[in-house]
Amino acid sequence: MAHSEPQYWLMKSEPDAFSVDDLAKKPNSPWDGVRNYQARNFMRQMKKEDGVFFYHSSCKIPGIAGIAKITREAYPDFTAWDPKSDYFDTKSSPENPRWDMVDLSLVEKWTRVITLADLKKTEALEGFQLLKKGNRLSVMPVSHEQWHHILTLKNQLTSQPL
DNA sequence: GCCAACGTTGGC
DNA sequence: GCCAACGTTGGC
Repeated sequence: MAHSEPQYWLMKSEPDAFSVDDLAKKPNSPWDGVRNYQARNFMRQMKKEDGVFFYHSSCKIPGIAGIAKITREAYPDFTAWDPKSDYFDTKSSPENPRWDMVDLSLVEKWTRVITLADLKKTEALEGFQLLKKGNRLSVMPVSHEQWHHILTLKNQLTSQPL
């Protein structure tokens, strides 16, 4: 396949640390600090132009705040060998990097956050990894079906008064 | 601030 | 390789 279909993902960020507005201000932001193997492995599968739901977690109204895209594929997360970084990991080094990151740019900030509660109410999203009990994964795949269901939901909710 | 769920660590 | 202890995530 010369041109493979884009894949879709969801990535969580705490808006106090890095919000959708921060991403809007800084195209090609490195997504550093992922220190979970499953999440890292998903990032390694990401391709340029893949779509990403930007999710705000650990905040007042958790939910999807907008869409981003991958602008650079996985490369070593250098914050892992920076002793001054919060994400410093003694087991990672430039010679033997353990953690990867990707770069992202914002595509669109949504005028209304599609909240976790909105998503939970949507029958078509049953089985979505994000909605599973105890799910703490910060990077996860989104199927094409789920992606389009969520876009439809977003269009419905955005055209309605709150 | 609480706590359930989960991942990681380290002793054995 | 098991598993208890511990730390972290993230919704509420």
